[in-house]
Amino acid sequence: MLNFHVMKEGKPTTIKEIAKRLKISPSTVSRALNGHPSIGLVTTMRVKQVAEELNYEPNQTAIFFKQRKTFTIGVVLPRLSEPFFAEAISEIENVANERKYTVIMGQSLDDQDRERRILQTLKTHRVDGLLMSIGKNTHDYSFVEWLESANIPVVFFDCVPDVDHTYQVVSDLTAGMFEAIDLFVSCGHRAISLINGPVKRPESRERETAYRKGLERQGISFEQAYVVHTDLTQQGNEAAIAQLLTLPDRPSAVVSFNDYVTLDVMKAVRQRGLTLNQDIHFISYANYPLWKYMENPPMASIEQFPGKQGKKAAELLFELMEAKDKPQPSKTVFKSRLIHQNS
Amino acid sequence: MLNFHVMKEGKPTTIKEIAKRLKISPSTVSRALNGHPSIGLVTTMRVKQVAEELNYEPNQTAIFFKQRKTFTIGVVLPRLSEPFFAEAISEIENVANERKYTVIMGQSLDDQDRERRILQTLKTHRVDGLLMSIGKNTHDYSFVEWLESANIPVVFFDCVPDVDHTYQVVSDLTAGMFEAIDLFVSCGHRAISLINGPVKRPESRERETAYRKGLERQGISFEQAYVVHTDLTQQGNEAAIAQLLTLPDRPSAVVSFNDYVTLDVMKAVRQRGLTLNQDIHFISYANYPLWKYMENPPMASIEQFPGKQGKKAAELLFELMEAKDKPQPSKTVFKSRLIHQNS
DNA sequence: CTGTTAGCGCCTTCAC
DNA sequence: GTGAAGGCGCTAACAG
Repeated sequence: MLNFHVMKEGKPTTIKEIAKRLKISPSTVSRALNGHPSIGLVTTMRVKQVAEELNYEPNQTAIFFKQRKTFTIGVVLPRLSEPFFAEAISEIENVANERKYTVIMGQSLDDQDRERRILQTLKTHRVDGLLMSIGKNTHDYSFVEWLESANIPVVFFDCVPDVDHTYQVVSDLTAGMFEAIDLFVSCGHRAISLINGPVKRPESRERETAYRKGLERQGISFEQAYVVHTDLTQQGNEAAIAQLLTLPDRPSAVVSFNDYVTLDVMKAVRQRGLTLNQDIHFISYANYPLWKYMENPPMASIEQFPGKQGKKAAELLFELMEAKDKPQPSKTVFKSRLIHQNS
Repeated sequence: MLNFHVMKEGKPTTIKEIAKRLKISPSTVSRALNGHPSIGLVTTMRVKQVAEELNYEPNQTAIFFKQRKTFTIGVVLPRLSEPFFAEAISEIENVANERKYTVIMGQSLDDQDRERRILQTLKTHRVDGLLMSIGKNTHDYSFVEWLESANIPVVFFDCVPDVDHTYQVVSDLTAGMFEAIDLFVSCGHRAISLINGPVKRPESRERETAYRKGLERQGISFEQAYVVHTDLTQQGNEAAIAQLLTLPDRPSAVVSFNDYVTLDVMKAVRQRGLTLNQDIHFISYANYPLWKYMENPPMASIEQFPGKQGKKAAELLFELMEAKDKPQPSKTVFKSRLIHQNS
């Protein structure tokens, strides 16, 4: 267990004091404290001894200043209250912690201006590196170049900008979609719908492509009416499912954009008197941690491994920060996996 | 929208460069940049002009060093993946953000040693202030004195140490418990149980006291058998409800320690073939954001307002940091409130 | 092995 | 109004 020494004095001891006491030079003290090999064992011991007594603690702000390094990484993400990001940053913090770094974080709340302000602040604070998941409304990617010119290494994760020559860690939504459709088909479903997100978002496009291919693989023909979009608001989600339920050949299986959509949709379905996992079945993206407690959870979830993504992104960032010459820009892809609920 | 100027150079411009270009002294530049009144309007303008052109950005690490201030506050809490803390830190970040401060955070994961290590790191990073919710296993409060001697103002929130002369922001669990019991009684329940947390934890004691008083207010006599404890593991939670269900006069209503306990307990109840909100009713602490989607949520939740707590704690901290002479140690109490689920 | 010197970038007396 | 000088605490190049 660590020991906390309580100092009486207000003024923190400096390297100079120690030097004075020992009648040696500050540099020697500095070297001794940093285990420099060229310092005699005795001196080193004596210095450490006195440092201990005086309860010396190096003034990191001075060191940061001198070394042009802050041992701090910044994390910018949309919002912490999304379990996905909470989980991701949790792992990031772990990785940073192991390496004696601290984490400064900022939530963009999907507001582009706010996001830029956070970047400014983090730059001002001279973070040594940056992890970032961009907001849903960010379409101006000029900040990438700006960060580059400021020499701040960045790794994007999850929600990444459409810019070349960047480091990215993402999850491949396709694999999960295939698994989802395969599962549905193996359970006898043919009328499989997709409740997708906003049309402009890249994730939506990726999902739709995967959905089409997934059907094709199974020899099911694509029908436009089976794909609906939501703006991700509650109203939008309800409208989306409403639209599907009025189809002449009502879908018996639905893949939906994410768990929040699914929650709204399932509730709407219940309220219409349909029985979940009987009249209609769901699979959605994200794997909200609480599904396992629900009476009628989705059949399965397409897990995106926020923890793994965060960890990997952080590790990659540290590599970048340590590397003399930057490795090639890279894109790490984690295959999403279908997780079956065993309720 | 903010504008990002992209610099070609790697070396950030300093105050000196500007001075050189203008053939004036660095001090003048410094003063001009800081709007010092004694500088001529023209010079000021010209300085700002050049600063703009050269894309000058003050080196904060130098300023931190000189001013002995980092414009950074630390937040230590058990784990981000708990929605309560995610919500709290989210608000904290907001408050800090408004004041141009950044937030460094660390998760103790309820590990006392890890918690201390985080405190060390934060102190090393010279945070200007600290917000802290202590871990469940922290019983050694010596760090309080240690922080005090290091002159780092601290505000504790939610899970606070049992130490006098500290600043605390907490929620009063009693009010919610009373409301809960009143609600149960008004629905005709008499056999009301409490699934409490570990005996040693202060929150458990507080809950039990409130529970007793709550019953008393309603003229119901306290029975020891109706109070069971869980160690908050899944097994513990299941054991707790199992114990209650074997009572001769099975309780029809249960207040439980928190939502995680309730989730396990409700699941166990379902698995025994009992019907939720019919055979047995629940109220629990915390108001997990997803209750509203569940088919059979608890009747109500005792909301502890993590956002409000976080915000208040942060504001209090800023007061402390700005104050010349510290205000009296204080304990801000937010009354918990019963939130009815309208499923 | 150890001491001397210098300087990181900025601010702030103290002079003029 | 402006400049010169010094220093925050620490490290590192250069001398011994």
